[in-house]
Amino acid sequence: MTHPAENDKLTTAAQPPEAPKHKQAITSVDVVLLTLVDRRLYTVVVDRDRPPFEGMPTLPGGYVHTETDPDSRAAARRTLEKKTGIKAPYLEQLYTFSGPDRDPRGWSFSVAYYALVNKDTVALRMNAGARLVPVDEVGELGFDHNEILDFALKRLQDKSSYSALPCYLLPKEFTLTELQETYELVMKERLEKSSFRRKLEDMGFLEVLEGQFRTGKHRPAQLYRIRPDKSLTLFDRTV
Amino acid sequence: MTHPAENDKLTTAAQPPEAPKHKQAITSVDVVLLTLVDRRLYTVVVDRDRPPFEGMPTLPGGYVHTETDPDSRAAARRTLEKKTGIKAPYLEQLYTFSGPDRDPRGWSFSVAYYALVNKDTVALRMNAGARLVPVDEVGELGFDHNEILDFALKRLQDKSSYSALPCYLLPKEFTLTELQETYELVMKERLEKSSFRRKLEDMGFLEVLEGQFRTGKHRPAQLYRIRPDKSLTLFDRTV
DNA sequence: GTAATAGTGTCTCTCAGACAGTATGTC
DNA sequence: GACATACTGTCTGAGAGACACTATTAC
Repeated sequence: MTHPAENDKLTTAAQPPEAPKHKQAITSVDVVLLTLVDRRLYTVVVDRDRPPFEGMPTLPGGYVHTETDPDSRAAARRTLEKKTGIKAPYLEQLYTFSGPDRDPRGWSFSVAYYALVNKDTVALRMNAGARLVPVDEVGELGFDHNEILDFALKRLQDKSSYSALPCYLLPKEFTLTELQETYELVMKERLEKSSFRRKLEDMGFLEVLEGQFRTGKHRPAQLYRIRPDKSLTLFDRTV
Repeated sequence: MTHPAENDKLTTAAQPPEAPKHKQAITSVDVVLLTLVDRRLYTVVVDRDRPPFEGMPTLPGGYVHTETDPDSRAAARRTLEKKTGIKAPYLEQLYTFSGPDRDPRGWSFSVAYYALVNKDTVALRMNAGARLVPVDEVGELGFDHNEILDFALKRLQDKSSYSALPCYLLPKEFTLTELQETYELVMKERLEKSSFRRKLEDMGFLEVLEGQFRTGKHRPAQLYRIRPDKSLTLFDRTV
């Protein structure tokens, strides 16, 4: 919290009285937006138009607006919407990165969030400078944003094994094969078709879209969607 | 991160040039220290000796020292050592809490950590004002520290089901029954003796202390310790 | 001997993985 | 018909829970 320790003769710069003993840290939020296009994971990067790291791609991020943001999650949501137009993604706090060297302007905090959306959501209106890049082709990002991206990918990989998070990466309607491919991509692991389907059936968060099929040069595949009432975030079983 | 957004005309207060557009947030760290005494979970609280929340117990915490701390984890470690004398606990980032109201002095961030130690470690030298309290008797804490404490207990509960975190709460040498009781306490769930032992055996992070036993009015119990080379943080199986 | 706790053996049921087999579309 | 992909059924082995049984101490 935000209380001086007993032997810690310092105050905050935020409210008047005394001068702070310790230089204040910079505080900001960053967002790793992940989505799936053509069986590949993409993230959004923004080309910086000013120093530091001018001209380099970075994750979308920015300062907290202490006048208006109710918390850091709201700041992340606002930042993401400004860059990409996306309003209500799945958004979860990832980790807080900190230190004197990650931003050349000084000792800084970044509260990182990750967001999962489907490609229909992301296609709408991207701000100039923002663009989708496959996660395995992002190259060097400004600040410590490669580390943050890797952290998000690892978190998604781990959490997918006991949650339905990958569903957020798909459009509202999808086939079981598409869902399985998404899990395999995210978890970097092959899954067995029949047990995958059994488990999904048992968990019961999918709803058959009666009479709706994905067609092709083969047998049509049943379309499903998430049951609107179900939470996708925690299972007692492994997927 | 720590970069102005394109349309975000603002700078940081940390390094000179321009004036910040947004008031800076207060930044601090807080630590939930957990330990086990007589089959009960305890945490450390510190009575505040100044406003806000003067006289109320709070979690140990304080400002980041941007001149010396290499990151927020180091700040948490330093803070904890100052209050309790504990030097090298298991220490993991928990969550970052933020908002305009959690600290009456202004919009604030707190990067919360939780630490797990055994009672022998904690008994050494507690600072004046710091004391151990059973987690179910802490009462009202200053700031939003009850929420942070609950968050830590929940995290420990969740993570214990697939890790050996509860081992950090016990002394170096312990019996299997003691370990099982610790798991049950933390997970709030009864465990089956024989399968618990089977699983520990299979995971192989315990080492028999040959010829060493805990005695009492009954059959002596074999003492174990953690195999020094083993990581306790991630298992592929459930405990 | 009894009480108390430590530790083991065995049965059963569930479930995940393997894999083969069937179904239904396009061409 | 061949092919491609969707979907289902069955076998097997691993492991978790239940629970009874044995072991070793103090008294």
